[in-house]
Amino acid sequence: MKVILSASPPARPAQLVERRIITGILDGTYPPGTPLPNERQLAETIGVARPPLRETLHRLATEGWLTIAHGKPTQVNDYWEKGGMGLLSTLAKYIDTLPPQFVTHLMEVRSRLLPIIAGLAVDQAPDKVYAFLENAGKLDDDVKAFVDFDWRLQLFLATQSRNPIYKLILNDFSLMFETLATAYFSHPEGRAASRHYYRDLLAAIQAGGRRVESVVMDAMDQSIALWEILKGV
Amino acid sequence: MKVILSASPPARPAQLVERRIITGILDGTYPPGTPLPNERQLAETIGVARPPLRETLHRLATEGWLTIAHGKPTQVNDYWEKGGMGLLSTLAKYIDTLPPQFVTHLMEVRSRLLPIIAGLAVDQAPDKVYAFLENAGKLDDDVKAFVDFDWRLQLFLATQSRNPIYKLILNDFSLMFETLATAYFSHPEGRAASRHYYRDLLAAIQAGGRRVESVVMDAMDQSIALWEILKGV
DNA sequence: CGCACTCAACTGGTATGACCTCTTACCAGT
DNA sequence: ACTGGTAAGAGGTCATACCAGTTGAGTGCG
Repeated sequence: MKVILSASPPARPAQLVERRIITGILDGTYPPGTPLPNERQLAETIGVARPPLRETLHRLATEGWLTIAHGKPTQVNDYWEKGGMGLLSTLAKYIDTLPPQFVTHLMEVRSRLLPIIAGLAVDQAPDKVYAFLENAGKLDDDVKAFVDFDWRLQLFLATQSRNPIYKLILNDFSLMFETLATAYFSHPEGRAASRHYYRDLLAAIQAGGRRVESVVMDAMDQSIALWEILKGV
Repeated sequence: MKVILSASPPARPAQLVERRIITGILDGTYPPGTPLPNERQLAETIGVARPPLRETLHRLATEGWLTIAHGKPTQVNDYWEKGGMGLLSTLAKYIDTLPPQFVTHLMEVRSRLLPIIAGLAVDQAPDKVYAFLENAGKLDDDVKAFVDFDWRLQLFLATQSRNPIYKLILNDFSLMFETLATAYFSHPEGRAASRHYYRDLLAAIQAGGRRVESVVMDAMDQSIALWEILKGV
C-alpha cells in the first residue's frame, strides 16, 4: 500500500511546469513581451527534463501564453492581446490572482450571449427546452446539484440552438463557470434567484414571442448584481 | 542559398503529425469515440519519434480533439461536443473538408457578436471609433487591404469595448476569418458592400443612440446573404 | 571605406532507448 | 460469489546526442 505523507504529493512534472510558468507570467517573473529563458536552462531551473517541459510549453503556446519559433527565443505574450478563449481553462486554476473585475467581464459576456442562445433554442425546439426546464422543480437545495443543472442547461440550450459554434464558446467557459458557479450557488440567495429564473423562463416559453431573450438577459444581469453583493460581504 | 525543389518541402514532423491526426479524424480513419493507437505504434506509423508526437498530441488535446489520460488509451473526441474555440485555428487549415453550412454558422455568430461589441465600443469611445473608420475612405480597391482593414476594425472595436473577453473570442476566429475574408473580398461586390457598411457606421455614430447596433447587424446579415450568392456561382 | 558573404554561437526541433507510474482486467485464493 | 494480488499495456518521465533555423559578429572582396 502506498502512503501519502504530505498534503500535496510530489507534483507531476507537467503540472509543475504549468504552475511555474503561469504564476511566473502572472506575478511578473516572466513579463509579457520578454523572452523566456531557453529550454535547457528552464528545465534545470524547474527541475524537469526537456521533453515534458516542451510538451507543456507547446500546450501553453496554443492557448496563447507563449510564442514559440524555431531558432528564436520563446516569447512571453501579452495574453489579453494574443490569447484565445483557451486561456480561460488555465486561468480558472489561478483565479485568486486575477483582478476582481475580470469575473464581471466574464459574466457580462455571458449575459449577452446566453439570451441569444436561448432565443435560438426556443425558436428551434420550444417543447424540448420546456421539458428540460421542468426538471428544475425537483432540484435539491444542494450546491452541486445547482452547479450541475445550471451548466447542463446552458449546454442544452447551445445544442438546441443548432449552431455548434456556441457550444465551442461555452466549452471554453466550462472550468471557469464551474469554479464561479460553485461559489455563487453556495449562497442560498443564488439558488433562490436561479429558481425564479427557471420559473420565469418556463412562463416566457409558454407566452411565446421574444419574451425569452429579455427574461434570460434580466436574469443574467441580476446574477451579476447579486454576485457583486455576495462577494462584497 | 537553399533551393526549394518540391512544392511541399519536407514537412516537419510536428506538422506532419497534426496533418495525419486531423485528416484521420475528419475522414473517419480515427472516428470520434474510438481510441487512438498507442503512442509507440503511432510514432512508427507516421514516421516520427515519440517526443514530437507527444507534443503535438497534447497540443491537439488542449484544443479538444483528443482526451489524454495516464494509463488509459488516448480517445478521439467528438470535437463539436468536447472542443473549444481553439479548434477553429486548426480547422481553418482543413476548411475544404468542412460542410458548407459551417461557414454560415460562423458568420451568424459574428452577426450576433459584432453588434454588441461595436455598441460597447461606441459607448466607450465614439471619437476614437469614428477616427478609425475615417481611414476606410482611403482604402485601395485591393483584396489584401480590405482583409487587413476589416480585421483590424473588429479587433479595434473589441479593444475599445473595454471587455477583454471579446478580444479573446475574436482571436480564436482570427485564422478562420482571414481565410474567409480573403475569399469574400476577392469579389468586387464584397468590397463595395463593406464600403457602404463603413459609411453607414460613420453616419450611425454621428446620429447617436442605438443606431450603431442595428447598422452593424444589418451589414453582417447582408454579408451572409452576399456570401451565399457568391459561393453559389 | 562599405557592402556582402561566411560562419560560429545562440535558439528551438528531433531522435533514441530506457525506466516509472497509472489503469485495467484477469485470475488465484478465500 | 467476493476479494485481493498481479501482470500487461497505456501514457509519463528522463537522459543524451544530434539536427536545424536565426542571428550577428567578423572577414574578405569590390
